Amino acid sequence: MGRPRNTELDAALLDAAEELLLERGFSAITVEAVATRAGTTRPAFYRRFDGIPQLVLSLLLHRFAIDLDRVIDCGNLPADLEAIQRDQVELFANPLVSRSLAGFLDAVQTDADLRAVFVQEFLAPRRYGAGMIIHRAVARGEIPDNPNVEWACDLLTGPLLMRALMPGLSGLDDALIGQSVSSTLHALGYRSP
Amino acid sequence: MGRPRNTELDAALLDAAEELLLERGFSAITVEAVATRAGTTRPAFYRRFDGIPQLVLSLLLHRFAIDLDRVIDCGNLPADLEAIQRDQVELFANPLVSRSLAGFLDAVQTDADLRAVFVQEFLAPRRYGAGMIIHRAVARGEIPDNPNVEWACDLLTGPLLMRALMPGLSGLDDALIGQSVSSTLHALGYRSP
Amino acid sequence: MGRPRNTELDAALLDAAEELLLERGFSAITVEAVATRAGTTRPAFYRRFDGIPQLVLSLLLHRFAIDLDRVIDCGNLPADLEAIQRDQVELFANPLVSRSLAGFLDAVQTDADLRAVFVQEFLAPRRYGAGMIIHRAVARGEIPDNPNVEWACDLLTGPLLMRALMPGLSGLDDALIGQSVSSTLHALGYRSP
Amino acid sequence: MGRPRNTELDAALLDAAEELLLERGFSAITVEAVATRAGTTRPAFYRRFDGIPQLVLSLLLHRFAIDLDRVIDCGNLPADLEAIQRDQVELFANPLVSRSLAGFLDAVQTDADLRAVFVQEFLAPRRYGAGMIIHRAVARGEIPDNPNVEWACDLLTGPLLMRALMPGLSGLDDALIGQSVSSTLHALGYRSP
DNA sequence: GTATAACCGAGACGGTACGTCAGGTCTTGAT
DNA sequence: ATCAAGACCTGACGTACCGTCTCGGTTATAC
Repeated sequence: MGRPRNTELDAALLDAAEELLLERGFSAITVEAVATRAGTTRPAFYRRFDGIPQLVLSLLLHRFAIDLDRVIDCGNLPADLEAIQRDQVELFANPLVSRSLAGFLDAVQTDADLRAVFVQEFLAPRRYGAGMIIHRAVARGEIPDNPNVEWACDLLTGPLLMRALMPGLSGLDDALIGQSVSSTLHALGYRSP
Repeated sequence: MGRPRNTELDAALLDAAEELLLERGFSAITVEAVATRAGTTRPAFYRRFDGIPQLVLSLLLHRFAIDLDRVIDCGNLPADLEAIQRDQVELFANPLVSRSLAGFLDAVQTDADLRAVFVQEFLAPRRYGAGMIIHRAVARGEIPDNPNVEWACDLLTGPLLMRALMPGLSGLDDALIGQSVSSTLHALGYRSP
Repeated sequence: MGRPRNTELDAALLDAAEELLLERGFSAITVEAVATRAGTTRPAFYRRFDGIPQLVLSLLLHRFAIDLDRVIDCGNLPADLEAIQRDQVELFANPLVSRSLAGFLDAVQTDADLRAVFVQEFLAPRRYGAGMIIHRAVARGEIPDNPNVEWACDLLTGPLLMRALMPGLSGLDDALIGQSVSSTLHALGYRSP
Repeated sequence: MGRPRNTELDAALLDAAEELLLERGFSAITVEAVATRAGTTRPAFYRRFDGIPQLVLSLLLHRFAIDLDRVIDCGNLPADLEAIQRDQVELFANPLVSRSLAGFLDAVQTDADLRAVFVQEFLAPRRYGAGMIIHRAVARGEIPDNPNVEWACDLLTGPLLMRALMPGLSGLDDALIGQSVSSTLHALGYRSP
């Protein structure tokens, strides 16, 4: 019951957060600035979000929604992994992600509730997708039984994360796709047919 | 001229920062809290450091000083990489690092001066060490010419960074050493003798 | 033509206001608290009252209703004045009045509409009563012509008001009745028979 | 020790409070408005005052400082009382007082600390002065022993308080001086020589 | 042997932003 | 037309820290 939420405000706050994130980076965002740019006030912000980290998570979930129905399946492991990595490079190369990631992960380490939502809504679906692909490859006989899925994920994502966060490195380019897929295939025991 | 700095205060500030970092995490540290715990005042802090990120960098440089003279050289590439990774796992597993890394990297993205010092004093020496090892392996004929050093570093460090920052994963254990060394050797074209 | 007002809510709001007034004083009352304690909501409050001062005035008018028909008339001036003062001491000694008076008078200074209602509904009838008594005394020949009614009222009410509002004084006790009556009689030129 | 207070800010805050008090009345003053008009910010305000009531008390104490050395002594009771009442009429007629009094007294009822300071710094000296005058009159033989000082003060101040606070009355004029002095003299048992 | 310059603690400065409370209003679905 | 519920936007609250400055008072080196 009660007066319904003004959904335009939700969108305005997310948009404002996106702009400020791109302009100034995570640590420089303030609730005040987000609310002002969205044309509203702090109380309206706090009615919707618990704080900046939760707002950023919301933003990430909206901008990088995952479609669990439209799961990748190219028919063979190399093509599947390449598709995953193409998505991941795009994700980490997106300024929205690269500007917010470090600060957001810092918040995640401190706030257990935030961490739980992040894992469940953002990370788990992506890991589930990768796990599916690998298990399908096992089923097809492309790779041996008992694949180390977690290590495969580390190999796929770790290097991209590094390029996104560590200063003084080359950026994220498509060369990383082939390299990481190749390393991952080897780690999973894939032998080219 | 003038009264010399009280060097005990430098140490006291670093110790205070370390304690607070471990207790509350990067984003919760304040200059006020550090100065108070060190038994001094904010002006004394600002005489020594430009801000919290610079303090944390100082702390990391003190606690994880690198000895460029005592460079790793076990005589063969697998042993050298294993030595590097043993060090790296120890580094990322250290709570001081895992609690401060994300927040610190966020600050690094924003502050160009901080970034320059971090790259020069912390990252470059470590990358230099890895580069040396790989080039020695080329000279020994263990691996082909023109090794992709940056990609090798990505493979060595990326997965560890991921375990340190991303929530919901297994921690950093010694199993990662063998896995990452193996992947890196393969990526460098190493063939076991 | 519409659902009728729930008259129990009117009473519930007045009761809630009385309780809060006695517990916390005028300046600490909020519309929110009154509505909540009355078991209703702010909109219901605002349908009935323009604000806290109007609510308090309503409360005073209800609790200290004046019966213009049952006018004091003891037959002689001293007895009439004593009757008036007995009522007035009771009024000012009532915690409901002493807790709300200062804050309410402050609101009255600011809000002209409120002032008009307060004067007309609360003050005027009481002054009218006092005026009646004095003019009857003139008619009886107890005091000279052209009595200064306003000054008499000041003498009757001023000291009680002072005891009610100023801190650090003795409270309102019955000794004030005799003293104020005596002073007023003298001011009106009364000579004991 | 420490950086000394900027005394101009103290004065600016008091001036701002005075202006706003005269323009809008006690209940409409906010810390925000006072600080803004004084050209500073809320934290600077709270470094000096505990709140609006304390600020107003400070203002009253500054604007109506009492000089205990320059005590009234005209040599006879009627002249002394007249001098007191001349001061008091001036006090209550001052818009600063009449606009702030009701709201301030409301705050005084709620806040025990404020009340203590108000009584000690503002009321007590004035009452002490009145007491002195009356006791001197006893010593001179102008009035009987054991004068009821409190009742005399009620008679002197009560009517003025009433004119200042109650709406719909004549203002404070000099006629009140003679009337109140006359009533007080009578109450004290003074017989004209 | 005494300036002088940089430090020390303390605590103020002018500020930004915090997260909250309450204001008075409006909208909804139901009575 | 009223009800409760609960949203809306506004404005102010009192607080925490920010980064800086001004003190009165130590130290030491450099004159």
